Amino acid sequence: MSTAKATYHHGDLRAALLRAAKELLEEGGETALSLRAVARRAGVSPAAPYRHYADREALVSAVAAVGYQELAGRLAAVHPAPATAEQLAGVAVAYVRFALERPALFRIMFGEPCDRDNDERVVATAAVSLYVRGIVERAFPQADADALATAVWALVHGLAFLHLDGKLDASSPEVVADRVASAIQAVLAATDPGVRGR
Amino acid sequence: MSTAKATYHHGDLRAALLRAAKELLEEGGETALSLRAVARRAGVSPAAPYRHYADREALVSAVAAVGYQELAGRLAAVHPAPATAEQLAGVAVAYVRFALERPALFRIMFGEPCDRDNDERVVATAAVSLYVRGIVERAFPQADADALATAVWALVHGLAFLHLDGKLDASSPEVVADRVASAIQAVLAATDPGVRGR
DNA sequence: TGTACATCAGTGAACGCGCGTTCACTGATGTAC
DNA sequence: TGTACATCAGTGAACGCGCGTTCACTGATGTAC
Repeated sequence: MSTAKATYHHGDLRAALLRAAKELLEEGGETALSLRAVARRAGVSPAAPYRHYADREALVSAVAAVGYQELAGRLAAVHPAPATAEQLAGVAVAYVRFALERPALFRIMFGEPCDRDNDERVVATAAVSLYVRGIVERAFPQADADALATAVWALVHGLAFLHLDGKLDASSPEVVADRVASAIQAVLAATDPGVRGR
Repeated sequence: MSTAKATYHHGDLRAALLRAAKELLEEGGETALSLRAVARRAGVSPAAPYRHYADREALVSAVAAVGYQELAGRLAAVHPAPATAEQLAGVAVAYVRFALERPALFRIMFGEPCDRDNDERVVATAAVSLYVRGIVERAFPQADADALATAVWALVHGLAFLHLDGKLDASSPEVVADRVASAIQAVLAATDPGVRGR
Protein backbone atom coordinates (compact mmCIF):
# COMPACT_ATOMS: atom_id res chain seq x y z
CA MET A 1 0.00 0.00 0.00
CA SER A 2 2.58 2.52 0.97
CA THR A 3 5.18 1.40 -1.55
CA ALA A 4 6.24 3.59 -4.43
CA LYS A 5 3.87 2.18 -7.05
CA ALA A 6 2.97 5.10 -9.29
CA THR A 7 -0.74 4.52 -9.21
CA TYR A 8 -2.97 7.45 -8.43
CA HIS A 9 -1.64 10.94 -8.91
CA HIS A 10 1.63 10.30 -7.28
CA GLY A 11 1.20 6.96 -5.60
CA ASP A 12 1.71 7.59 -1.95
CA LEU A 13 3.05 11.07 -1.58
CA ARG A 14 2.76 11.15 2.19
CA ALA A 15 5.17 8.24 2.58
CA ALA A 16 7.42 9.54 -0.18
CA LEU A 17 7.71 12.89 1.57
CA LEU A 18 8.59 11.21 4.83
CA ARG A 19 11.25 9.16 3.10
CA ALA A 20 12.67 12.21 1.33
CA ALA A 21 12.71 14.14 4.58
CA LYS A 22 14.68 11.44 6.36
CA GLU A 23 17.19 11.29 3.52
CA LEU A 24 17.71 15.03 3.48
CA LEU A 25 18.08 15.04 7.23
CA GLU A 26 20.86 12.49 7.21
CA GLU A 27 22.61 14.14 4.27
CA GLY A 28 22.53 17.76 5.33
CA GLY A 29 21.35 18.02 8.90
CA GLU A 30 18.33 19.80 10.25
CA THR A 31 18.99 22.89 8.14
CA ALA A 32 18.55 20.86 4.96
CA LEU A 33 15.08 19.81 6.00
CA SER A 34 12.95 22.44 4.27
CA LEU A 35 9.52 21.82 2.82
CA ARG A 36 10.71 22.95 -0.58
CA ALA A 37 13.71 20.64 -0.55
CA VAL A 38 11.55 17.71 0.50
CA ALA A 39 9.11 18.41 -2.31
CA ARG A 40 11.97 18.72 -4.77
CA ARG A 41 13.45 15.43 -3.65
CA ALA A 42 10.07 13.74 -3.97
CA GLY A 43 9.74 15.11 -7.49
CA VAL A 44 6.75 17.22 -6.73
CA SER A 45 5.84 20.91 -6.73
CA PRO A 46 6.58 23.11 -3.70
CA ALA A 47 2.92 23.34 -2.78
CA ALA A 48 2.15 19.62 -2.97
CA PRO A 49 3.24 18.76 0.59
CA TYR A 50 0.54 21.04 1.94
CA ARG A 51 -2.01 18.39 0.93
CA HIS A 52 -0.50 16.13 3.57
CA TYR A 53 1.11 18.31 6.19
CA ALA A 54 -0.26 21.54 7.58
CA ASP A 55 3.16 23.17 7.67
CA ARG A 56 6.84 22.49 8.08
CA GLU A 57 6.47 21.77 11.77
CA ALA A 58 3.95 19.02 11.07
CA LEU A 59 6.37 17.28 8.72
CA VAL A 60 9.18 17.55 11.25
CA SER A 61 6.99 16.02 13.94
CA ALA A 62 6.08 13.15 11.65
CA VAL A 63 9.76 12.50 10.98
CA ALA A 64 10.47 12.57 14.69
CA ALA A 65 7.71 10.03 15.29
CA VAL A 66 9.33 7.66 12.84
CA GLY A 67 12.58 8.20 14.71
CA TYR A 68 11.02 7.21 18.01
CA GLN A 69 9.73 3.99 16.48
CA GLU A 70 13.13 3.18 15.07
CA LEU A 71 14.87 3.85 18.35
CA ALA A 72 12.38 1.72 20.28
CA GLY A 73 12.90 -1.08 17.79
CA ARG A 74 16.65 -0.90 18.12
CA LEU A 75 16.61 -1.04 21.87
CA ALA A 76 14.10 -3.86 21.97
CA ALA A 77 16.27 -5.80 19.52
CA VAL A 78 19.15 -5.79 22.01
CA HIS A 79 17.06 -7.09 24.92
CA PRO A 80 13.30 -7.25 24.97
CA ALA A 81 13.23 -6.84 28.72
CA PRO A 82 16.65 -6.09 30.21
CA ALA A 83 16.93 -7.05 33.85
CA THR A 84 20.59 -6.73 34.81
CA ALA A 85 23.15 -3.96 34.81
CA GLU A 86 25.00 -5.70 32.00
CA GLN A 87 21.95 -5.89 29.79
CA LEU A 88 21.23 -2.29 30.65
CA ALA A 89 24.72 -1.43 29.45
CA GLY A 90 23.99 -3.16 26.17
CA VAL A 91 20.87 -1.10 25.68
CA ALA A 92 22.78 2.05 26.56
CA VAL A 93 25.36 1.30 23.90
CA ALA A 94 22.56 0.82 21.34
CA TYR A 95 21.01 4.15 22.35
CA VAL A 96 24.27 6.01 21.84
CA ARG A 97 24.98 4.17 18.63
CA PHE A 98 21.58 5.17 17.27
CA ALA A 99 22.35 8.80 18.08
CA LEU A 100 25.67 8.62 16.27
CA GLU A 101 24.31 6.83 13.23
CA ARG A 102 21.34 9.17 12.79
CA PRO A 103 22.61 12.39 14.38
CA ALA A 104 20.23 14.79 12.72
CA LEU A 105 17.23 12.54 13.36
CA PHE A 106 18.25 12.21 17.00
CA ARG A 107 18.51 15.98 17.29
CA ILE A 108 15.07 16.42 15.77
CA MET A 109 13.68 13.92 18.25
CA PHE A 110 15.29 15.29 21.40
CA GLY A 111 16.82 18.65 20.66
CA GLU A 112 13.62 20.66 20.82
CA PRO A 113 11.05 21.65 23.40
CA CYS A 114 8.25 20.07 21.27
CA ASP A 115 5.74 22.29 22.99
CA ARG A 116 2.63 21.10 21.13
CA ASP A 117 -0.16 19.89 23.36
CA ASN A 118 -1.55 16.50 22.45
CA ASP A 119 1.60 15.74 20.59
CA GLU A 120 2.59 12.25 19.65
CA ARG A 121 6.08 13.28 20.60
CA VAL A 122 5.08 13.80 24.20
CA VAL A 123 3.69 10.29 24.18
CA ALA A 124 6.87 8.96 22.64
CA THR A 125 9.17 10.49 25.23
CA ALA A 126 6.89 9.23 27.98
CA ALA A 127 7.32 5.77 26.48
CA VAL A 128 11.09 6.07 26.62
CA SER A 129 10.84 7.16 30.21
CA LEU A 130 8.65 4.18 31.15
CA TYR A 131 10.90 1.80 29.28
CA VAL A 132 13.93 2.91 31.28
CA ARG A 133 11.95 2.79 34.48
CA GLY A 134 10.99 -0.82 33.77
CA ILE A 135 14.60 -1.83 33.31
CA VAL A 136 15.65 -0.11 36.50
CA GLU A 137 12.87 -1.72 38.53
CA ARG A 138 13.86 -5.14 37.29
CA ALA A 139 17.60 -4.66 37.71
CA PHE A 140 17.63 -2.73 40.97
CA PRO A 141 14.48 -3.65 42.87
CA GLN A 142 15.80 -2.20 46.10
CA ALA A 143 16.55 1.26 44.70
CA ASP A 144 14.55 4.47 44.47
CA ALA A 145 13.17 3.70 41.03
CA ASP A 146 12.20 7.26 40.11
CA ALA A 147 15.53 8.81 40.93
CA LEU A 148 17.58 5.96 39.51
CA ALA A 149 15.57 5.77 36.28
CA THR A 150 16.00 9.49 35.75
CA ALA A 151 19.71 9.18 36.46
CA VAL A 152 20.15 6.30 34.06
CA TRP A 153 18.29 7.99 31.24
CA ALA A 154 20.19 11.22 31.80
CA LEU A 155 23.49 9.38 31.91
CA VAL A 156 22.89 7.59 28.63
CA HIS A 157 21.34 10.64 27.01
CA GLY A 158 24.28 12.77 28.11
CA LEU A 159 26.74 10.26 26.71
CA ALA A 160 24.87 10.36 23.43
CA PHE A 161 25.00 14.13 23.18
CA LEU A 162 28.58 14.52 24.36
CA HIS A 163 29.68 12.15 21.62
CA LEU A 164 27.34 13.67 19.09
CA ASP A 165 28.60 17.17 19.77
CA GLY A 166 32.25 16.22 19.65
CA LYS A 167 32.95 16.67 23.35
CA LEU A 168 33.95 13.03 23.61
CA ASP A 169 35.86 11.24 20.90
CA ALA A 170 33.47 9.31 18.69
CA SER A 171 35.81 8.35 15.88
CA SER A 172 35.41 4.62 16.39
CA PRO A 173 32.27 2.73 17.39
CA GLU A 174 34.30 0.37 19.57
CA VAL A 175 35.81 3.19 21.61
CA VAL A 176 32.38 4.69 22.09
CA ALA A 177 30.87 1.36 23.11
CA ASP A 178 33.66 0.78 25.63
CA ARG A 179 33.29 4.23 27.07
CA VAL A 180 29.55 3.91 27.46
CA ALA A 181 29.83 0.49 29.07
CA SER A 182 32.57 1.71 31.42
CA ALA A 183 30.59 4.76 32.44
CA ILE A 184 27.53 2.69 33.24
CA GLN A 185 29.61 0.22 35.16
CA ALA A 186 31.48 2.91 37.08
CA VAL A 187 28.23 4.36 38.25
CA LEU A 188 26.18 1.24 38.86
CA ALA A 189 28.82 -1.25 39.96
CA ALA A 190 28.39 -0.43 43.62
CA THR A 191 24.61 -0.40 43.32
CA ASP A 192 24.38 -3.86 41.81
CA PRO A 193 26.66 -6.45 43.38
CA GLY A 194 25.85 -8.83 40.54
CA VAL A 195 28.04 -7.02 38.04
CA ARG A 196 31.47 -8.55 37.79
CA GLY A 197 34.33 -6.28 38.80
CA ARG A 198 36.80 -4.76 36.45
CA MET B 1 37.61 50.54 28.14
CA SER B 2 34.95 48.21 26.90
CA THR B 3 32.03 50.25 28.20
CA ALA B 4 29.60 51.97 25.87
CA LYS B 5 31.33 55.37 25.84
CA ALA B 6 30.72 56.77 22.35
CA THR B 7 34.26 57.87 21.73
CA TYR B 8 35.90 56.74 18.55
CA HIS B 9 33.77 55.77 15.63
CA HIS B 10 31.49 53.61 17.64
CA GLY B 11 33.23 53.18 20.94
CA ASP B 12 33.87 49.51 21.27
CA LEU B 13 31.92 47.77 18.55
CA ARG B 14 33.42 44.39 19.21
CA ALA B 15 32.07 44.28 22.73
CA ALA B 16 28.79 45.87 21.67
CA LEU B 17 28.29 43.17 19.05
CA LEU B 18 28.97 40.47 21.59
CA ARG B 19 26.48 42.02 23.96
CA ALA B 20 23.86 42.36 21.23
CA ALA B 21 24.43 38.78 20.16
CA LYS B 22 23.88 37.48 23.67
CA GLU B 23 20.69 39.49 24.01
CA LEU B 24 19.27 38.26 20.72
CA LEU B 25 20.21 34.73 21.65
CA GLU B 26 18.28 34.81 24.89
CA GLU B 27 15.32 36.57 23.31
CA GLY B 28 14.83 34.54 20.18
CA GLY B 29 17.01 31.47 20.32
CA GLU B 30 19.79 30.46 17.99
CA THR B 31 17.73 31.30 14.91
CA ALA B 32 17.57 34.95 15.95
CA LEU B 33 21.35 35.17 16.01
CA SER B 34 22.06 36.51 12.53
CA LEU B 35 24.86 38.88 11.68
CA ARG B 36 22.38 41.37 10.30
CA ALA B 37 20.22 41.28 13.40
CA VAL B 38 23.26 41.74 15.62
CA ALA B 39 24.40 44.73 13.57
CA ARG B 40 20.90 46.19 13.70
CA ARG B 41 20.72 45.77 17.46
CA ALA B 42 24.11 47.41 17.86
CA GLY B 43 22.93 50.34 15.74
CA VAL B 44 25.39 49.76 12.97
CA SER B 45 25.31 48.88 9.27
CA PRO B 46 25.10 45.23 8.14
CA ALA B 47 28.69 45.23 6.95
CA ALA B 48 30.21 46.71 10.08
CA PRO B 49 30.60 43.43 12.00
CA TYR B 50 32.98 42.19 9.30
CA ARG B 51 35.61 44.55 10.70
CA HIS B 52 35.66 42.42 13.84
CA TYR B 53 34.52 38.94 12.90
CA ALA B 54 35.43 37.04 9.75
CA ASP B 55 31.95 35.61 9.38
CA ARG B 56 28.89 34.52 11.29
CA GLU B 57 30.62 31.43 12.62
CA ALA B 58 33.36 33.54 14.20
CA LEU B 59 30.82 35.62 16.08
CA VAL B 60 29.02 32.53 17.30
CA SER B 61 32.28 31.06 18.55
CA ALA B 62 33.05 34.26 20.42
CA VAL B 63 29.65 34.16 22.07
CA ALA B 64 30.21 30.53 23.03
CA ALA B 65 33.56 31.46 24.57
CA VAL B 66 31.85 34.02 26.78
CA GLY B 67 29.39 31.31 27.74
CA TYR B 68 32.15 28.97 28.85
CA GLN B 69 33.61 31.68 31.06
CA GLU B 70 30.25 32.37 32.62
CA LEU B 71 29.59 28.70 33.26
CA ALA B 72 33.01 28.20 34.82
CA GLY B 73 32.42 31.20 37.04
CA ARG B 74 29.06 29.92 38.16
CA LEU B 75 30.38 26.51 39.07
CA ALA B 76 33.39 27.90 40.89
CA ALA B 77 31.08 30.19 42.85
CA VAL B 78 29.30 27.16 44.33
CA HIS B 79 32.49 25.42 45.45
CA PRO B 80 35.99 26.37 44.39
CA ALA B 81 37.17 22.79 44.77
CA PRO B 82 34.36 20.35 45.51
CA ALA B 83 35.54 17.23 47.26
CA THR B 84 32.45 15.34 48.37
CA ALA B 85 29.42 13.88 46.64
CA GLU B 86 27.24 16.51 48.26
CA GLN B 87 29.36 19.37 46.98
CA LEU B 88 29.37 17.68 43.60
CA ALA B 89 25.58 17.63 43.69
CA GLY B 90 25.62 21.37 44.37
CA VAL B 91 27.79 21.96 41.34
CA ALA B 92 25.54 19.73 39.25
CA VAL B 93 22.51 21.76 40.22
CA ALA B 94 24.34 24.95 39.21
CA TYR B 95 25.25 23.41 35.84
CA VAL B 96 21.65 22.51 35.09
CA ARG B 97 20.40 25.85 36.34
CA PHE B 98 22.79 27.63 34.02
CA ALA B 99 21.46 25.60 31.10
CA LEU B 100 17.87 26.49 31.96
CA GLU B 101 18.58 30.15 32.53
CA ARG B 102 20.54 30.59 29.31
CA PRO B 103 19.10 27.86 27.11
CA ALA B 104 20.13 29.25 23.75
CA LEU B 105 23.62 30.08 24.97
CA PHE B 106 23.98 26.59 26.38
CA ARG B 107 22.90 25.10 23.06
CA ILE B 108 25.42 27.24 21.21
CA MET B 109 28.14 26.06 23.58
CA PHE B 110 27.37 22.36 23.51
CA GLY B 111 24.91 21.63 20.75
CA GLU B 112 27.36 21.70 17.89
CA PRO B 113 30.31 19.67 16.68
CA CYS B 114 32.54 22.81 16.77
CA ASP B 115 34.89 21.15 14.30
CA ARG B 116 37.37 23.99 13.98
CA ASP B 117 40.96 23.01 14.65
CA ASN B 118 42.76 25.23 17.14
CA ASP B 119 39.45 26.37 18.45
CA GLU B 120 39.11 28.06 21.79
CA ARG B 121 36.00 25.99 22.17
CA VAL B 122 37.95 22.77 22.14
CA VAL B 123 40.10 24.19 24.91
CA ALA B 124 37.02 25.23 26.83
CA THR B 125 35.39 21.82 26.74
CA ALA B 126 38.68 20.21 27.73
CA ALA B 127 38.66 22.53 30.72
CA VAL B 128 35.20 21.38 31.74
CA SER B 129 36.34 17.81 31.41
CA LEU B 130 39.36 18.39 33.62
CA TYR B 131 37.32 20.28 36.16
CA VAL B 132 34.93 17.35 36.55
CA ARG B 133 37.82 14.93 36.70
CA GLY B 134 39.36 16.91 39.55
CA ILE B 135 36.17 16.72 41.56
CA VAL B 136 35.84 13.01 41.01
CA GLU B 137 39.43 12.33 42.00
CA ARG B 138 38.98 14.24 45.22
CA ALA B 139 35.58 12.79 46.09
CA PHE B 140 36.17 9.20 45.02
CA PRO B 141 39.88 8.50 45.23
CA GLN B 142 39.37 4.77 45.00
CA ALA B 143 37.36 4.84 41.79
CA ASP B 144 38.31 4.57 38.11
CA ALA B 145 38.65 8.32 37.65
CA ASP B 146 38.34 8.33 33.85
CA ALA B 147 35.19 6.29 33.70
CA LEU B 148 33.57 7.94 36.67
CA ALA B 149 34.39 11.46 35.50
CA THR B 150 32.88 10.73 32.11
CA ALA B 151 29.82 9.24 33.76
CA VAL B 152 29.36 12.21 36.05
CA TRP B 153 29.69 14.75 33.28
CA ALA B 154 27.33 12.80 31.05
CA LEU B 155 24.82 12.42 33.87
CA VAL B 156 24.75 16.13 34.61
CA HIS B 157 24.85 17.09 30.95
CA GLY B 158 22.01 14.70 30.20
CA LEU B 159 19.93 16.12 33.02
CA ALA B 160 20.54 19.58 31.61
CA PHE B 161 19.41 18.66 28.12
CA LEU B 162 16.42 16.56 29.19
CA HIS B 163 15.11 19.51 31.18
CA LEU B 164 16.03 21.96 28.46
CA ASP B 165 14.22 19.98 25.79
CA GLY B 166 11.10 19.46 27.84
CA LYS B 167 11.55 15.74 28.43
CA LEU B 168 11.67 16.34 32.18
CA ASP B 169 9.48 18.90 33.87
CA ALA B 170 11.41 22.12 34.39
CA SER B 171 8.60 24.41 35.45
CA SER B 172 10.07 25.16 38.88
CA PRO B 173 13.72 25.60 39.81
CA GLU B 174 13.16 23.80 43.10
CA VAL B 175 11.76 20.70 41.43
CA VAL B 176 14.66 20.65 39.03
CA ALA B 177 17.19 21.08 41.81
CA ASP B 178 15.62 18.26 43.79
CA ARG B 179 15.57 15.97 40.80
CA VAL B 180 19.19 16.65 39.95
CA ALA B 181 20.32 16.13 43.54
CA SER B 182 18.28 12.92 43.79
CA ALA B 183 19.67 11.56 40.56
CA ILE B 184 23.24 12.20 41.64
CA GLN B 185 22.59 10.67 44.99
CA ALA B 186 20.85 7.62 43.53
CA VAL B 187 23.84 6.92 41.40
CA LEU B 188 26.69 7.81 43.71
CA ALA B 189 25.25 6.91 47.11
CA ALA B 190 26.63 3.40 47.01
CA THR B 191 29.98 4.61 45.68
CA ASP B 192 30.56 7.11 48.45
CA PRO B 193 29.63 5.85 51.92
CA GLY B 194 30.03 9.39 53.24
CA VAL B 195 26.76 10.59 51.76
CA ARG B 196 23.94 10.40 54.25
CA GLY B 197 21.11 8.08 53.30
CA ARG B 198 17.70 9.18 52.22
C1' DT C 1 51.69 74.01 17.87
C1' DG C 2 50.21 73.18 13.12
C1' DT C 3 49.84 70.82 8.81
C1' DA C 4 49.80 66.66 5.50
C1' DC C 5 48.95 62.23 5.25
C1' DA C 6 48.04 57.18 6.15
C1' DT C 7 45.08 54.21 8.45
C1' DC C 8 41.08 51.84 9.10
C1' DA C 9 36.25 51.61 11.37
C1' DG C 10 31.85 52.11 9.71
C1' DT C 11 28.44 53.21 5.48
C1' DG C 12 24.84 52.07 2.37
C1' DA C 13 23.57 49.96 -1.65
C1' DA C 14 23.57 45.87 -4.01
C1' DC C 15 24.11 40.71 -5.26
C1' DG C 16 21.92 36.22 -5.30
C1' DC C 17 19.81 32.86 -2.42
C1' DG C 18 16.31 29.66 -0.53
C1' DC C 19 12.76 29.82 2.32
C1' DG C 20 7.35 29.18 3.88
C1' DT C 21 3.15 29.92 2.24
C1' DT C 22 -0.94 31.42 -0.95
C1' DC C 23 -3.59 31.17 -5.00
C1' DA C 24 -6.36 30.04 -8.88
C1' DC C 25 -5.84 26.24 -11.73
C1' DT C 26 -5.93 21.40 -13.96
C1' DG C 27 -6.76 16.91 -14.60
C1' DA C 28 -7.12 12.17 -12.88
C1' DT C 29 -10.00 9.38 -9.86
C1' DG C 30 -14.14 7.52 -7.91
C1' DT C 31 -19.28 7.61 -7.67
C1' DA C 32 -24.32 8.14 -8.64
C1' DC C 33 -27.57 7.16 -11.76
C1' DT D 1 -22.16 -0.57 -19.53
C1' DG D 2 -22.08 4.41 -20.21
C1' DT D 3 -22.46 9.13 -19.02
C1' DA D 4 -22.36 13.38 -15.83
C1' DC D 5 -20.50 15.05 -12.09
C1' DA D 6 -18.07 15.89 -7.56
C1' DT D 7 -13.87 15.34 -5.31
C1' DC D 8 -9.40 16.37 -4.32
C1' DA D 9 -4.19 15.53 -5.21
C1' DG D 10 -0.81 17.94 -7.44
C1' DT D 11 0.66 22.34 -10.51
C1' DG D 12 3.22 26.42 -11.32
C1' DA D 13 3.61 31.07 -10.64
C1' DA D 14 3.89 34.47 -7.38
C1' DC D 15 4.24 37.04 -2.72
C1' DG D 16 7.37 38.98 0.67
C1' DC D 17 11.04 37.86 3.72
C1' DG D 18 15.65 37.93 5.95
C1' DC D 19 19.79 36.14 5.24
C1' DG D 20 25.37 36.25 4.40
C1' DT D 21 28.48 38.58 2.01
C1' DT D 22 30.80 42.07 -1.38
C1' DC D 23 31.97 46.55 -2.84
C1' DA D 24 33.52 51.17 -3.53
C1' DC D 25 33.04 54.80 -0.46
C1' DT D 26 33.56 58.33 3.51
C1' DG D 27 35.16 60.44 7.24
C1' DA D 28 37.16 60.38 11.90
C1' DT D 29 41.44 59.14 14.23
C1' DG D 30 46.24 58.92 15.08
C1' DT D 31 51.01 60.00 13.48
C1' DA D 32 55.21 62.04 11.27
C1' DC D 33 57.43 66.06 10.54
